[in-house]
Amino acid sequence: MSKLQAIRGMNDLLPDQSPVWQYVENTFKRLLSRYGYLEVRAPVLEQTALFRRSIGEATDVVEKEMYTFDDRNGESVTLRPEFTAGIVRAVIEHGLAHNQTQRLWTTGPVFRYERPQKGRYRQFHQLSVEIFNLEGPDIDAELILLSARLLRELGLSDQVTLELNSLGTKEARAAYRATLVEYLNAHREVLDEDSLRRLTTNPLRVLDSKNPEMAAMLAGAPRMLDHLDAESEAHFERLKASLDETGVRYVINPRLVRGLDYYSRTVFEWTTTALGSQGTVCGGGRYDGMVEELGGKPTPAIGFGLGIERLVLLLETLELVPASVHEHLDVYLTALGERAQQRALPLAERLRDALPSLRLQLHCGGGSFKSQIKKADRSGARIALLLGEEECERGTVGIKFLREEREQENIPQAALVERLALELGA
RNA sequence: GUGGAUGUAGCUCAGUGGUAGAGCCCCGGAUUGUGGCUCCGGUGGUCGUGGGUUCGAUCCCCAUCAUCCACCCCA
Repeated sequence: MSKLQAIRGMNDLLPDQSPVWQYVENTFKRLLSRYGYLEVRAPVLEQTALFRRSIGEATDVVEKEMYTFDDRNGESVTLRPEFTAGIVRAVIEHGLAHNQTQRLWTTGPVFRYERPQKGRYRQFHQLSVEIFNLEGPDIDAELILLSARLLRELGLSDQVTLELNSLGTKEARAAYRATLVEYLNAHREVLDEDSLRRLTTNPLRVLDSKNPEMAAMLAGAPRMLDHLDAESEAHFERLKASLDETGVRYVINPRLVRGLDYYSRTVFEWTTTALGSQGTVCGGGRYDGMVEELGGKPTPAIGFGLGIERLVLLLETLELVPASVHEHLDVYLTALGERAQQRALPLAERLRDALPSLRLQLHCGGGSFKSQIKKADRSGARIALLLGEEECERGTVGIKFLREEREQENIPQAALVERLALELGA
């Protein structure tokens, strides 16, 4: 009988970590609001067919990484391996993109059955941003600028690089695909097993291979960027110009094809070298064909997914988490003796009524005065309020500054609200 | 799915074929109502799990599970 423990690759978020997550989540929520994006939430579980059709049968995600099982009614369901498909489904189902544009975001857990390692988990969390019914390069630029600002606000600008590519339209890609297959077929003897399989299923992915024995051959392969249709080319040029004008640096990576089949035209990734082999922090692109593919009207769309675990890992590795995120208390109220313990609870409530932003913890469980003050210190609070027999007698309360060289004072309880407001700048 | 490393106290780790130790944390005391530094004491362990070898296994062997890292892939 094995011990009860978390499922492999699925982690608990404990109190020492949650402040960092809140910091990250608050940062991006504030930012998205500033750009006028709205939140949507879709279920964790969807029909399996949704992901098979949108992500693509030949992708790694669909082939071997999905948490798929039969619901009680026999229908095949899948825990979302990414957000886009579910959001698209919701947008179609509720007609959100019917003659209107949408700028949306969502966040939560996603699931992929992979071997866990640093920065890679079976349950992980993403921020996903999705935009519908805007086809021009202006929105591509806005989306990338938004991601750039988010990384900048977290202090990561110097730690990440923006990689950019264009995959052209579906038609241009089909033509290029034929050219590429012809080239790859001519070099069959160099292809490894995986690439041979992809030659028929998804030849563009062959370009992504890191097999050094294929590097020379791939370097000579025809490039998608040289086979773009005129419109995609103009789109890409305009996007690059916008990024240049706004001072966002990028590198063109003609090999960037991304692992999900639905992308067209613009694709991009923010990568880092600080996280070992899991270098992608954020990735996205245009998926103009997906809405139609899933039964909606033709609707241009673009979006990105950002990995929160990797972002947090990066911030911690680089020591970029502001110390203030861990300060969760202003005041620790001690209570020594039976009478003080009885009075402390209503006092704490009165303070919380009067000072809504006050973060106050009441000491519970008794113990010596010494141990209570020790706990006040360990709690991280700036101020300890001391309530004992003497204070109860006189209607006062002791106010002790735990982080500064200041005399301890004893003030009337009636003056406490005003005093705390002053001290804490509330 | 493949390869390598590692599983001993809440945490970080020593250790030995004869049923276990340190530091940190936590609790108490030195200081009958005052934290941080110091000193003293204390709580806490099926030595991942199952099997095998042995008089005897935490140690040796096998299996299994988990964690970490890498391949692969991506967030």
